[in-house]
Amino acid sequence: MDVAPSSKKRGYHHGDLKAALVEAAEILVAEHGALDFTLADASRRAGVSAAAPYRHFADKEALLDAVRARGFTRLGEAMGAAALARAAPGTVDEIVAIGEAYVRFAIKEPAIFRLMFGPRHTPEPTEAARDAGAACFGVLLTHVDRLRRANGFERPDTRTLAMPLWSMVHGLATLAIDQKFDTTAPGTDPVELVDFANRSFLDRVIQQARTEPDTLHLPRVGPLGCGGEPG
Amino acid sequence: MDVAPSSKKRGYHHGDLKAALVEAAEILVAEHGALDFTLADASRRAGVSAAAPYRHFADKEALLDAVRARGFTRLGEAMGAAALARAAPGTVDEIVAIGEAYVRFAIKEPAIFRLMFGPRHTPEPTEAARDAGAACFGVLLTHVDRLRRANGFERPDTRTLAMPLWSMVHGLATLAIDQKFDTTAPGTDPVELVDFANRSFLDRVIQQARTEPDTLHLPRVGPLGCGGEPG
DNA sequence: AACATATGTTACGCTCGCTAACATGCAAGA
DNA sequence: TCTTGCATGTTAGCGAGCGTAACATATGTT
Repeated sequence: MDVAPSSKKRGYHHGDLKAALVEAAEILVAEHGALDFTLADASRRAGVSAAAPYRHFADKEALLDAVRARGFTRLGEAMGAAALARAAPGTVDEIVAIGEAYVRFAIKEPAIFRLMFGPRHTPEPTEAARDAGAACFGVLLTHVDRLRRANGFERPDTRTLAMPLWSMVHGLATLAIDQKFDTTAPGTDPVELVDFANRSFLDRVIQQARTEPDTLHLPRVGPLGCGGEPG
Repeated sequence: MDVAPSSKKRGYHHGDLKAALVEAAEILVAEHGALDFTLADASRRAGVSAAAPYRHFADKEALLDAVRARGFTRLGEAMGAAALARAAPGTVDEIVAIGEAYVRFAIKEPAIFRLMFGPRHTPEPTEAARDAGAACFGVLLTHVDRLRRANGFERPDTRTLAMPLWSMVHGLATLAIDQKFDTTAPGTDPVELVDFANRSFLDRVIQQARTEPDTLHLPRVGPLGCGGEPG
Protein backbone atom coordinates (compact mmCIF):
# COMPACT_ATOMS: atom_id res chain seq x y z
CA MET A 1 0.00 0.00 0.00
CA ASP A 2 0.92 3.64 -0.21
CA VAL A 3 3.19 4.55 2.63
CA ALA A 4 2.33 8.21 2.11
CA PRO A 5 -0.85 8.79 4.11
CA SER A 6 -2.91 10.52 1.48
CA SER A 7 -5.52 10.60 4.22
CA LYS A 8 -8.55 10.68 2.01
CA LYS A 9 -10.76 8.46 -0.05
CA ARG A 10 -9.36 5.22 1.30
CA GLY A 11 -12.76 3.65 1.13
CA TYR A 12 -13.01 1.18 3.95
CA HIS A 13 -16.00 0.73 6.12
CA HIS A 14 -16.42 4.38 6.75
CA GLY A 15 -14.53 6.18 4.05
CA ASP A 16 -12.52 8.72 5.94
CA LEU A 17 -13.23 8.25 9.60
CA LYS A 18 -10.24 10.26 10.69
CA ALA A 19 -11.47 13.44 9.07
CA ALA A 20 -15.02 12.71 10.14
CA LEU A 21 -13.92 12.43 13.76
CA VAL A 22 -12.00 15.68 13.63
CA GLU A 23 -15.00 17.43 12.18
CA ALA A 24 -17.33 15.89 14.73
CA ALA A 25 -14.98 16.86 17.53
CA GLU A 26 -14.73 20.40 16.26
CA ILE A 27 -18.49 20.76 16.18
CA LEU A 28 -19.00 19.20 19.58
CA VAL A 29 -16.32 21.32 21.21
CA ALA A 30 -17.75 24.45 19.62
CA GLU A 31 -21.21 23.54 20.85
CA HIS A 32 -20.60 22.22 24.34
CA GLY A 33 -17.07 23.25 25.26
CA ALA A 34 -13.93 21.17 25.50
CA LEU A 35 -14.62 20.06 29.05
CA ASP A 36 -17.82 18.27 28.10
CA PHE A 37 -16.35 16.73 25.00
CA THR A 38 -16.20 12.94 25.02
CA LEU A 39 -14.79 10.49 22.54
CA ALA A 40 -18.03 8.58 22.80
CA ASP A 41 -19.98 11.60 21.56
CA ALA A 42 -17.64 12.07 18.64
CA SER A 43 -17.93 8.39 17.78
CA ARG A 44 -21.71 8.51 17.91
CA ARG A 45 -21.77 11.57 15.69
CA ALA A 46 -19.51 9.85 13.19
CA GLY A 47 -21.67 6.74 13.34
CA VAL A 48 -19.02 4.35 14.61
CA SER A 49 -18.36 2.46 17.79
CA ALA A 50 -16.64 4.01 20.78
CA ALA A 51 -13.46 2.08 20.13
CA ALA A 52 -13.07 3.07 16.50
CA PRO A 53 -11.25 6.38 17.13
CA TYR A 54 -8.32 4.49 18.60
CA ARG A 55 -7.45 3.21 15.13
CA HIS A 56 -6.70 6.81 14.14
CA PHE A 57 -5.75 8.65 17.32
CA ALA A 58 -3.57 7.53 20.20
CA ASP A 59 -6.05 8.89 22.69
CA LYS A 60 -8.64 11.57 23.28
CA GLU A 61 -6.02 14.27 23.55
CA ALA A 62 -4.59 13.41 20.15
CA LEU A 63 -7.97 14.00 18.55
CA LEU A 64 -8.26 17.30 20.39
CA ASP A 65 -4.81 18.21 19.13
CA ALA A 66 -6.07 17.74 15.60
CA VAL A 67 -8.87 20.17 16.36
CA ARG A 68 -6.34 22.56 17.86
CA ALA A 69 -4.20 22.33 14.73
CA ARG A 70 -7.16 23.19 12.53
CA GLY A 71 -7.92 26.10 14.81
CA PHE A 72 -4.41 27.51 14.55
CA THR A 73 -4.49 27.15 10.80
CA ARG A 74 -7.77 28.99 10.52
CA LEU A 75 -6.67 31.67 12.96
CA GLY A 76 -3.46 32.23 11.00
CA GLU A 77 -5.43 32.51 7.78
CA ALA A 78 -7.77 35.04 9.32
CA MET A 79 -4.84 37.10 10.56
CA GLY A 80 -3.08 37.05 7.23
CA ALA A 81 -6.24 37.88 5.34
CA ALA A 82 -7.02 40.79 7.63
CA ALA A 83 -3.55 42.20 7.18
CA LEU A 84 -3.78 41.91 3.43
CA ALA A 85 -7.25 43.32 3.12
CA ARG A 86 -7.28 46.29 5.38
CA ALA A 87 -3.89 47.95 5.51
CA ALA A 88 -0.68 48.75 3.66
CA PRO A 89 2.38 46.61 4.38
CA GLY A 90 4.65 47.76 7.16
CA THR A 91 2.12 50.02 8.84
CA VAL A 92 0.78 50.12 12.34
CA ASP A 93 -2.65 49.64 10.82
CA GLU A 94 -1.53 46.27 9.58
CA ILE A 95 -0.59 45.11 13.06
CA VAL A 96 -3.82 46.47 14.44
CA ALA A 97 -5.80 44.63 11.78
CA ILE A 98 -4.08 41.40 12.74
CA GLY A 99 -4.89 41.94 16.37
CA GLU A 100 -8.50 42.64 15.56
CA ALA A 101 -8.75 39.47 13.53
CA TYR A 102 -7.32 37.56 16.46
CA VAL A 103 -9.90 38.93 18.85
CA ARG A 104 -12.71 38.41 16.37
CA PHE A 105 -11.74 34.79 16.00
CA ALA A 106 -11.78 34.31 19.76
CA ILE A 107 -15.18 35.93 20.09
CA LYS A 108 -16.63 34.01 17.18
CA GLU A 109 -15.38 30.62 18.34
CA PRO A 110 -14.73 30.94 22.06
CA ALA A 111 -14.77 27.23 22.82
CA ILE A 112 -12.29 26.40 20.06
CA PHE A 113 -10.11 29.30 21.13
CA ARG A 114 -10.14 28.13 24.72
CA LEU A 115 -9.28 24.63 23.56
CA MET A 116 -6.34 25.90 21.54
CA PHE A 117 -4.79 27.73 24.46
CA GLY A 118 -6.32 25.84 27.33
CA PRO A 119 -4.88 23.19 29.57
CA ARG A 120 -4.07 19.77 28.16
CA HIS A 121 -3.90 16.29 29.59
CA THR A 122 -0.65 15.34 27.91
CA PRO A 123 2.49 17.38 28.39
CA GLU A 124 3.47 17.64 24.75
CA PRO A 125 1.21 18.52 21.84
CA THR A 126 1.18 16.65 18.56
CA GLU A 127 3.74 17.71 16.01
CA ALA A 128 0.94 18.85 13.74
CA ALA A 129 -0.55 21.05 16.44
CA ARG A 130 2.83 22.52 17.26
CA ASP A 131 3.57 23.27 13.63
CA ALA A 132 0.18 24.85 13.04
CA GLY A 133 0.67 27.03 16.09
CA ALA A 134 4.12 28.10 15.01
CA ALA A 135 2.84 28.97 11.55
CA CYS A 136 0.04 30.98 13.07
CA PHE A 137 2.34 33.11 15.15
CA GLY A 138 4.72 33.33 12.25
CA VAL A 139 2.10 35.49 10.56
CA LEU A 140 2.42 38.05 13.31
CA LEU A 141 6.20 37.84 13.27
CA THR A 142 6.30 38.43 9.53
CA HIS A 143 4.25 41.58 9.75
CA VAL A 144 6.02 42.92 12.81
CA ASP A 145 9.24 42.47 10.93
CA ARG A 146 7.83 44.44 8.03
CA LEU A 147 6.84 47.20 10.40
CA ARG A 148 10.35 47.37 11.79
CA ARG A 149 11.93 47.56 8.37
CA ALA A 150 9.45 50.16 7.17
CA ASN A 151 10.27 52.31 10.16
CA GLY A 152 13.97 51.60 9.95
CA PHE A 153 14.97 50.55 13.41
CA GLU A 154 16.88 47.59 14.74
CA ARG A 155 15.78 47.46 18.31
CA PRO A 156 13.59 46.30 19.74
CA ASP A 157 13.98 43.21 17.64
CA THR A 158 11.03 41.49 16.02
CA ARG A 159 10.28 39.06 18.81
CA THR A 160 10.67 41.62 21.55
CA LEU A 161 8.14 43.73 19.75
CA ALA A 162 5.83 40.88 18.88
CA MET A 163 5.56 39.41 22.35
CA PRO A 164 3.84 42.34 24.06
CA LEU A 165 1.58 42.83 21.06
CA TRP A 166 0.59 39.21 21.04
CA SER A 167 0.21 39.20 24.81
CA MET A 168 -2.04 42.20 24.84
CA VAL A 169 -4.25 40.90 22.08
CA HIS A 170 -4.30 37.42 23.54
CA GLY A 171 -5.12 38.69 27.00
CA LEU A 172 -7.85 40.89 25.63
CA ALA A 173 -9.33 38.00 23.70
CA THR A 174 -9.14 35.69 26.68
CA LEU A 175 -10.67 38.11 29.13
CA ALA A 176 -13.32 39.15 26.63
CA ILE A 177 -14.64 35.66 26.01
CA ASP A 178 -14.47 34.86 29.71
CA GLN A 179 -16.87 37.72 30.33
CA LYS A 180 -14.36 39.55 32.46
CA PHE A 181 -15.85 42.75 31.21
CA ASP A 182 -19.20 43.61 29.81
CA THR A 183 -19.02 43.55 26.05
CA THR A 184 -22.67 44.50 25.65
CA ALA A 185 -22.30 48.00 27.06
CA PRO A 186 -22.08 50.70 24.41
CA GLY A 187 -18.55 51.29 23.18
CA THR A 188 -17.01 48.29 24.89
CA ASP A 189 -16.09 46.42 21.78
CA PRO A 190 -12.88 44.54 22.57
CA VAL A 191 -11.81 45.26 19.03
CA GLU A 192 -11.72 48.95 19.89
CA LEU A 193 -9.53 48.18 22.86
CA VAL A 194 -7.11 46.31 20.62
CA ASP A 195 -6.95 49.35 18.42
CA PHE A 196 -6.36 51.69 21.34
CA ALA A 197 -3.83 49.51 23.13
CA ASN A 198 -1.76 48.38 20.16
CA ARG A 199 -1.67 51.81 18.64
CA SER A 200 -0.58 53.47 21.86
CA PHE A 201 2.11 50.89 22.43
CA LEU A 202 3.46 50.94 18.89
CA ASP A 203 3.36 54.71 18.63
CA ARG A 204 5.48 54.96 21.73
CA VAL A 205 7.96 52.32 20.67
CA ILE A 206 8.43 53.73 17.18
CA GLN A 207 8.78 57.20 18.55
CA GLN A 208 11.33 56.08 21.07
CA ALA A 209 13.25 53.89 18.65
CA ARG A 210 13.63 56.90 16.38
CA THR A 211 14.39 59.70 18.77
CA GLU A 212 16.01 58.09 21.78
CA PRO A 213 17.02 54.54 20.90
CA ASP A 214 19.47 54.35 23.78
CA THR A 215 16.76 54.61 26.39
CA LEU A 216 15.14 51.50 25.06
CA HIS A 217 16.17 48.93 27.53
CA LEU A 218 16.33 45.34 27.17
CA PRO A 219 14.29 42.51 26.78
CA ARG A 220 15.54 39.96 24.35
CA VAL A 221 12.96 37.37 23.66
CA GLY A 222 13.82 33.81 22.82
CA PRO A 223 12.37 31.80 19.96
CA LEU A 224 8.62 31.63 19.80
CA GLY A 225 7.37 28.13 20.24
CA CYS A 226 4.17 26.34 20.81
CA GLY A 227 5.06 23.95 23.55
CA GLY A 228 2.35 23.19 26.03
CA GLU A 229 2.13 22.13 29.57
CA PRO A 230 -0.38 19.98 31.38
CA GLY A 231 -2.74 21.37 33.80
CA MET B 1 -27.90 25.47 65.83
CA ASP B 2 -26.13 28.51 64.49
CA VAL B 3 -27.48 29.50 61.12
CA ALA B 4 -24.38 31.55 60.49
CA PRO B 5 -21.80 29.14 59.06
CA SER B 6 -18.82 29.99 61.21
CA SER B 7 -17.10 27.29 59.18
CA LYS B 8 -14.49 26.26 61.70
CA LYS B 9 -13.95 24.11 64.71
CA ARG B 10 -17.35 22.46 64.53
CA GLY B 11 -15.94 19.21 65.80
CA TYR B 12 -17.88 16.48 64.12
CA HIS B 13 -16.30 13.37 62.79
CA HIS B 14 -13.63 15.21 60.99
CA GLY B 15 -13.42 18.63 62.54
CA ASP B 16 -13.43 20.94 59.57
CA LEU B 17 -13.75 18.82 56.50
CA LYS B 18 -14.71 21.72 54.29
CA ALA B 19 -11.45 23.55 54.84
CA ALA B 20 -9.51 20.30 54.67
CA LEU B 21 -11.01 19.54 51.28
CA VAL B 22 -10.20 22.97 49.91
CA GLU B 23 -6.64 22.62 51.10
CA ALA B 24 -6.34 19.13 49.67
CA ALA B 25 -7.79 20.30 46.37
CA GLU B 26 -5.40 23.22 46.23
CA ILE B 27 -2.42 20.97 46.76
CA LEU B 28 -3.58 18.37 44.27
CA VAL B 29 -4.32 20.95 41.59
CA ALA B 30 -0.95 22.58 42.15
CA GLU B 31 0.78 19.23 41.87
CA HIS B 32 -1.05 17.51 39.06
CA GLY B 33 -3.04 20.21 37.29
CA ALA B 34 -6.75 20.87 37.33
CA LEU B 35 -7.50 18.40 34.56
CA ASP B 36 -6.26 15.45 36.58
CA PHE B 37 -7.92 16.57 39.77
CA THR B 38 -10.59 14.23 41.10
CA LEU B 39 -12.92 14.50 44.03
CA ALA B 40 -11.91 11.00 44.99
CA ASP B 41 -8.29 12.07 45.35
CA ALA B 42 -9.24 15.02 47.50
CA SER B 43 -11.41 12.76 49.65
CA ARG B 44 -8.62 10.25 50.08
CA ARG B 45 -6.18 12.99 51.04
CA ALA B 46 -8.64 14.32 53.62
CA GLY B 47 -9.20 10.81 54.91
CA VAL B 48 -12.90 10.58 54.19
CA SER B 49 -15.11 8.66 51.82
CA ALA B 50 -15.72 9.72 48.25
CA ALA B 51 -19.24 10.86 49.03
CA ALA B 52 -18.35 13.07 51.97
CA PRO B 53 -17.52 16.19 49.93
CA TYR B 54 -21.13 16.39 48.78
CA ARG B 55 -22.12 17.43 52.30
CA HIS B 56 -20.10 20.62 51.80
CA PHE B 57 -20.00 21.26 48.07
CA ALA B 58 -22.72 20.95 45.48
CA ASP B 59 -20.35 19.25 43.08
CA LYS B 60 -16.75 19.03 42.01
CA GLU B 61 -16.87 22.44 40.38
CA ALA B 62 -18.01 24.09 43.58
CA LEU B 63 -14.94 22.79 45.36
CA LEU B 64 -12.76 24.04 42.54
CA ASP B 65 -14.48 27.40 42.83
CA ALA B 66 -13.38 27.57 46.45
CA VAL B 67 -9.82 26.97 45.30
CA ARG B 68 -10.26 29.67 42.66
CA ALA B 69 -11.52 32.09 45.29
CA ARG B 70 -8.48 31.48 47.45
CA GLY B 71 -6.29 32.01 44.42
CA PHE B 72 -7.87 35.36 43.60
CA THR B 73 -7.50 36.46 47.19
CA ARG B 74 -3.84 35.55 47.28
CA LEU B 75 -3.20 37.14 43.90
CA GLY B 76 -4.86 40.35 45.00
CA GLU B 77 -2.80 40.40 48.15
CA ALA B 78 0.40 39.91 46.17
CA MET B 79 -0.53 42.74 43.84
CA GLY B 80 -1.36 45.10 46.65
CA ALA B 81 1.77 44.23 48.56
CA ALA B 82 3.96 44.76 45.51
CA ALA B 83 2.44 48.16 44.88
CA LEU B 84 2.96 49.20 48.46
CA ALA B 85 6.48 47.90 48.77
CA ARG B 86 8.17 48.96 45.61
CA ALA B 87 6.80 52.27 44.35
CA ALA B 88 5.27 55.59 45.27
CA PRO B 89 1.51 56.00 44.92
CA GLY B 90 0.21 57.23 41.60
CA THR B 91 3.32 56.38 39.62
CA VAL B 92 3.86 54.25 36.57
CA ASP B 93 6.24 52.22 38.68
CA GLU B 94 3.37 51.23 40.88
CA ILE B 95 1.39 49.85 37.96
CA VAL B 96 4.45 48.04 36.69
CA ALA B 97 5.04 46.52 40.12
CA ILE B 98 1.48 45.23 40.15
CA GLY B 99 1.92 43.69 36.74
CA GLU B 100 5.13 42.04 37.78
CA ALA B 101 3.49 40.56 40.86
CA TYR B 102 0.73 39.22 38.64
CA VAL B 103 3.18 37.49 36.33
CA ARG B 104 5.23 36.19 39.23
CA PHE B 105 2.14 34.64 40.74
CA ALA B 106 1.32 32.91 37.48
CA ILE B 107 4.83 31.56 37.11
CA LYS B 108 5.02 30.43 40.70
CA GLU B 109 1.66 28.65 40.67
CA PRO B 110 0.86 27.91 37.05
CA ALA B 111 -1.70 25.22 37.72
CA ILE B 112 -3.66 27.34 40.17
CA PHE B 113 -3.47 30.29 37.79
CA ARG B 114 -4.75 28.18 34.92
CA LEU B 115 -7.54 26.92 37.12
CA MET B 116 -8.55 30.46 38.07
CA PHE B 117 -8.87 31.60 34.48
CA GLY B 118 -9.41 28.31 32.76
CA PRO B 119 -12.56 26.72 31.45
CA ARG B 120 -15.23 25.58 33.86
CA HIS B 121 -17.90 22.92 33.80
CA THR B 122 -20.67 25.09 35.17
CA PRO B 123 -21.67 28.33 33.50
CA GLU B 124 -21.68 30.49 36.61
CA PRO B 125 -19.02 30.65 39.31
CA THR B 126 -19.80 30.61 43.00
CA GLU B 127 -20.58 33.94 44.58
CA ALA B 128 -17.44 33.64 46.69
CA ALA B 129 -15.29 33.06 43.63
CA ARG B 130 -16.87 35.97 41.80
CA ASP B 131 -16.39 38.31 44.76
CA ALA B 132 -12.76 37.28 45.25
CA GLY B 133 -12.08 37.89 41.58
CA ALA B 134 -13.72 41.28 41.66
CA ALA B 135 -11.72 42.27 44.72
CA CYS B 136 -8.54 41.14 43.03
CA PHE B 137 -9.09 43.28 39.97
CA GLY B 138 -10.25 46.08 42.20
CA VAL B 139 -6.66 46.35 43.36
CA LEU B 140 -5.56 47.21 39.86
CA LEU B 141 -8.46 49.63 39.38
CA THR B 142 -7.61 51.44 42.57
CA HIS B 143 -4.02 52.02 41.55
CA VAL B 144 -4.84 52.95 37.98
CA ASP B 145 -7.23 55.50 39.37
CA ARG B 146 -4.45 56.90 41.53
CA LEU B 147 -2.23 57.16 38.50
CA ARG B 148 -4.87 59.09 36.63
CA ARG B 149 -5.39 61.54 39.46
CA ALA B 150 -1.66 61.97 39.98
CA ASN B 151 -1.24 62.83 36.32
CA GLY B 152 -4.37 64.91 36.22
CA PHE B 153 -6.32 63.67 33.26
CA GLU B 154 -9.89 62.55 32.86
CA ARG B 155 -9.74 60.43 29.78
CA PRO B 156 -9.11 57.66 29.21
CA ASP B 157 -11.14 56.68 32.22
CA THR B 158 -9.93 54.21 34.77
CA ARG B 159 -11.40 51.10 33.22
CA THR B 160 -10.38 51.99 29.71
CA LEU B 161 -6.85 52.33 30.98
CA ALA B 162 -6.95 49.27 33.19
CA MET B 163 -8.25 46.86 30.59
CA PRO B 164 -5.29 46.98 28.20
CA LEU B 165 -2.88 46.87 31.12
CA TRP B 166 -4.57 43.89 32.62
CA SER B 167 -4.86 42.24 29.23
CA MET B 168 -1.21 42.67 28.44
CA VAL B 169 -0.08 41.35 31.78
CA HIS B 170 -2.59 38.54 31.73
CA GLY B 171 -1.65 37.55 28.20
CA LEU B 172 2.01 37.64 29.06
CA ALA B 173 1.44 35.49 32.12
CA THR B 174 -0.70 33.02 30.19
CA LEU B 175 1.70 32.68 27.30
CA ALA B 176 4.68 32.48 29.62
CA ILE B 177 3.40 29.58 31.66
CA ASP B 178 2.19 27.83 28.52
CA GLN B 179 5.75 27.84 27.27
CA LYS B 180 4.87 29.91 24.26
CA PHE B 181 8.27 31.45 24.44
CA ASP B 182 11.52 30.30 25.91
CA THR B 183 11.88 31.77 29.37
CA THR B 184 15.27 30.17 29.92
CA ALA B 185 17.11 32.19 27.28
CA PRO B 186 19.08 35.13 28.66
CA GLY B 187 17.01 38.27 29.00
CA THR B 188 13.68 36.63 28.34
CA ASP B 189 12.26 37.12 31.78
CA PRO B 190 8.54 37.76 31.29
CA VAL B 191 8.78 40.22 34.13
CA GLU B 192 11.04 42.37 31.98
CA LEU B 193 8.52 42.24 29.19
CA VAL B 194 5.84 43.48 31.55
CA ASP B 195 8.07 46.36 32.43
CA PHE B 196 8.77 47.20 28.81
CA ALA B 197 5.21 46.81 27.59
CA ASN B 198 3.39 48.55 30.41
CA ARG B 199 5.85 51.39 30.54
CA SER B 200 5.69 52.01 26.81
CA PHE B 201 1.93 51.93 26.83
CA LEU B 202 1.51 54.17 29.84
CA ASP B 203 4.14 56.64 28.72
CA ARG B 204 2.32 57.09 25.47
CA VAL B 205 -1.10 57.42 27.02
CA ILE B 206 0.01 59.93 29.64
CA GLN B 207 1.88 61.91 27.06
CA GLN B 208 -1.10 61.96 24.75
CA ALA B 209 -3.61 62.72 27.48
CA ARG B 210 -1.56 65.75 28.41
CA THR B 211 -0.57 67.17 25.07
CA GLU B 212 -3.27 66.11 22.64
CA PRO B 213 -6.24 64.82 24.57
CA ASP B 214 -8.56 65.28 21.60
CA THR B 215 -6.80 62.67 19.51
CA LEU B 216 -7.54 60.03 22.11
CA HIS B 217 -10.38 58.08 20.70
CA LEU B 218 -12.58 56.50 23.00
CA PRO B 219 -13.27 53.10 23.92
CA ARG B 220 -15.50 53.14 26.92
CA VAL B 221 -15.25 50.02 28.93
CA GLY B 222 -18.10 48.65 30.92
CA PRO B 223 -18.01 47.42 34.47
CA LEU B 224 -15.39 44.85 35.29
CA GLY B 225 -16.87 41.60 36.34
CA CYS B 226 -15.80 38.10 36.99
CA GLY B 227 -18.41 36.13 35.20
CA GLY B 228 -17.33 32.90 33.68
CA GLU B 229 -18.38 30.76 30.83
CA PRO B 230 -18.27 27.03 30.32
CA GLY B 231 -15.99 25.50 27.96
C1' DA C 1 -33.57 10.95 77.65
C1' DA C 2 -35.39 11.95 73.10
C1' DC C 3 -35.28 14.07 69.03
C1' DA C 4 -33.93 16.78 64.89
C1' DT C 5 -30.19 17.77 62.24
C1' DA C 6 -25.64 17.99 60.50
C1' DT C 7 -22.27 15.06 59.03
C1' DG C 8 -20.31 10.86 57.55
C1' DT C 9 -20.63 5.87 55.57
C1' DT C 10 -21.57 2.08 52.20
C1' DA C 11 -23.84 0.60 48.02
C1' DC C 12 -25.11 1.64 43.60
C1' DG C 13 -25.90 3.40 38.65
C1' DC C 14 -24.18 5.63 34.89
C1' DT C 15 -20.64 7.24 31.73
C1' DC C 16 -16.22 7.45 30.11
C1' DG C 17 -11.37 6.25 28.59
C1' DC C 18 -9.00 2.63 27.06
C1' DT C 19 -7.63 -2.42 25.93
C1' DA C 20 -8.30 -7.04 24.20
C1' DA C 21 -10.16 -10.26 21.24
C1' DC C 22 -12.62 -10.96 17.30
C1' DA C 23 -14.65 -9.71 12.52
C1' DT C 24 -14.46 -7.67 7.92
C1' DG C 25 -13.17 -5.79 3.61
C1' DC C 26 -9.58 -3.94 0.47
C1' DA C 27 -5.17 -4.82 -2.08
C1' DA C 28 -1.41 -7.09 -3.65
C1' DG C 29 1.00 -11.26 -4.96
C1' DA C 30 1.08 -16.50 -5.75
C1' DT D 1 -8.45 -16.10 -9.16
C1' DC D 2 -7.64 -17.15 -4.73
C1' DT D 3 -5.34 -16.38 -0.70
C1' DT D 4 -2.87 -14.03 2.38
C1' DG D 5 -1.97 -9.78 5.03
C1' DC D 6 -3.12 -5.62 7.00
C1' DA D 7 -5.86 -1.68 7.86
C1' DT D 8 -9.96 -0.80 9.80
C1' DG D 9 -14.06 -1.62 12.43
C1' DT D 10 -16.97 -4.30 16.15
C1' DT D 11 -18.30 -6.20 20.68
C1' DA D 12 -17.01 -7.21 25.50
C1' DG D 13 -15.15 -5.75 29.50
C1' DC D 14 -12.13 -3.49 33.14
C1' DG D 15 -11.33 0.25 36.22
C1' DA D 16 -12.24 4.85 37.68
C1' DG D 17 -14.88 8.90 38.49
C1' DC D 18 -19.16 11.67 39.46
C1' DG D 19 -23.15 11.92 41.68
C1' DT D 20 -27.40 9.86 44.41
C1' DA D 21 -29.85 7.07 47.79
C1' DA D 22 -30.28 4.79 51.92
C1' DC D 23 -28.36 4.09 56.13
C1' DA D 24 -25.42 5.24 60.43
C1' DT D 25 -23.62 8.35 63.95
C1' DA D 26 -22.38 12.37 66.51
C1' DT D 27 -24.05 16.83 68.33
C1' DG D 28 -26.70 19.92 71.03
C1' DT D 29 -31.25 21.35 72.19
C1' DT D 30 -35.30 20.76 74.57
